[in-house]
Amino acid sequence: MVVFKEQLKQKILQILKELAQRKGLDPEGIRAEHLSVENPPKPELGDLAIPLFPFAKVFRMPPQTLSSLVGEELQQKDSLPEGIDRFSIVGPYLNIFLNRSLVTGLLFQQIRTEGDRFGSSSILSSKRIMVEFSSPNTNKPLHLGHLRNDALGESVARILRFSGATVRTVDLINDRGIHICKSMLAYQELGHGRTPEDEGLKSDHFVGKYYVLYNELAKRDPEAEDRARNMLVKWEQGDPEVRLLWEKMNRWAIEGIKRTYERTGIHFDQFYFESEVYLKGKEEVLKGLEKGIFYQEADGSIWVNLEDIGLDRKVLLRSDGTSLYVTQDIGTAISRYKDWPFDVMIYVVASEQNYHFKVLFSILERLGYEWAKNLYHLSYGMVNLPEGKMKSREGTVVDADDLLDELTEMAKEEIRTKEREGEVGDLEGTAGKIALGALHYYLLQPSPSKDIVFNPRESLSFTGNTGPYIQYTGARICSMVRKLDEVPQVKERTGKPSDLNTGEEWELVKLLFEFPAMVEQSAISYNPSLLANYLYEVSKTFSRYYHEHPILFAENPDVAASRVQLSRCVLQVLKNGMHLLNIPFLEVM
RNA sequence: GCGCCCAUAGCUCAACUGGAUAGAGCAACUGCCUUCUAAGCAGUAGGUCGGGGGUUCGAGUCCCUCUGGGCGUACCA
Repeated sequence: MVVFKEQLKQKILQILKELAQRKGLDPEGIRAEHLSVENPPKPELGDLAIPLFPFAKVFRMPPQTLSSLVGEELQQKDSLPEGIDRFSIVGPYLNIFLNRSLVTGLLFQQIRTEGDRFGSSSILSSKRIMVEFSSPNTNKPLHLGHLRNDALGESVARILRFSGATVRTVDLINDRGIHICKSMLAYQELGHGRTPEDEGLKSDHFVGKYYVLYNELAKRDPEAEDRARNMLVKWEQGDPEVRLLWEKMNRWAIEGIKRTYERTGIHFDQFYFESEVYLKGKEEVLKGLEKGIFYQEADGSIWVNLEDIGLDRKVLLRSDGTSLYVTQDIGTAISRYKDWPFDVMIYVVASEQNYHFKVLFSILERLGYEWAKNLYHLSYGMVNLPEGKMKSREGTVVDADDLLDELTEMAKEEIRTKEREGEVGDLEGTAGKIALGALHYYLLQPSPSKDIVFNPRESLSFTGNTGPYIQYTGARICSMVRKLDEVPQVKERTGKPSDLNTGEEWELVKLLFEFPAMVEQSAISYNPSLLANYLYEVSKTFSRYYHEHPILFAENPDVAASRVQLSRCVLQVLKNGMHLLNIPFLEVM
């Protein structure tokens, strides 16, 4: 479809320039960027639309006169360019009707040859892109906020890879700091050496339990905070006992978190640990001080002044010489570039840190790193509850595993209600995939920048504009394809594009042909929501068609075979798109 | 105070990045399962795109301003 649009654009541009020349106007006044090829709002209007408003002024004539003029030129000597059947002039719009069988044939062929690669491209083939996401703390299990982060990061990585980029996904595990010591302290004082197995808890939940216990403890014992702080000091000094405890609890936390990743289909190429990199930025800051990029206050603290670019002054090293969050991020960015030189580095981090990343990127640029301008903060909105923000201390967080369990249970119930346990076979596995589909679609469908409100009652739905609806569309097509054996006269035929004559079929063909452009747009804007909404549109369009027209049992076996072929195209696009959104594909549900 | 983000149907979200009559889902009401899976399809109802200015052939989309909300603005991470 992109090809047609581009060809048409060139053709119209040429016509406009010739027209201008003939009228003694300067053809340079016709600018390519003013010319757009759009999709008309109603299919009856045409397949492609060219608004001619922008050129009315240059030609000093009403746009509708201009559009008829361009139309006449397009049709010179009774022959329209290849692929274009006819055109119509509706006011200022020049609407183009494409040759349906030609376009349909092209789609069939392209999907058949490309299969799982349909929609992929090489637009980013020269790029090495690092994507950092998730970044969990090791004092508690993952929650709904992480799930949005993970869904975005994983999906963006897949989309970029599909667009030809060499992608490396990395996870920076925050395994150090006062919050970690808090759960350690509670365990030391209240744990009695128990293990997750003793309590029958998933290991990260076990650790999280002690973080909650710490907060209860701190309420009745004001000195708990001091003891936690003391533990952090000991940790930094390398106290063997504290380190042992730290290692044990981190192992539990990380093992549990990794199990959740596995469950949600999240993959990382490399893990970084804050405990190993948190000292790295210090010497960079000292170097910057020497070069005069930073300055030192009387108390010894080191600062950067970013007021000239509308930001504030920022401390980079404390007066006692220890480093801060930014310091560490400066260090890790530099060492990552050394590890794996990238063209683009994407940080998937919530919007609350917008300012932090502005500061970080400016500092790196100031330090003279060329690649700093290729750092990108993929910021996304918060996940709130109807009653407000999630707060781990107040126990209002939605736990990731619990949420998935609940969704899985609901999906199982749904399968049982529909009495489809027999067909489905693996009840647990299928329900789990439906749960993931529902979750990932729910999290990826809104634009990343928007805050979302998670209302458990309303959000956990499998009907309407949801992941399972898309999965269901795919499963129904699969089921239909399986039934091909029952109609051998259809099975042995191959479809012909010219057999597809309904408006719904043509709508589908055009929509499916937009898929590669959708992927490309999602890739360059790092925005999976475009794809999510597109897949819904495809499912919706197919469901309507499927309901209106018999496919396997169409009156004519040739028509039936062609419809099957079209359905297979829909299936392929759904499959490819779902993979990019990390929504499991289901043959049966 | 200052900075960034957000505001579209009762609720949750779209709108091809400035184009034709602003679309879906949920919730409500009404039809459709002896017919390729009813997790579906069709219909009814629901809108001064937060208010006001401006830019232009044309604005939900860009600019200004006001209002309301979120997040920042730490020698926390």
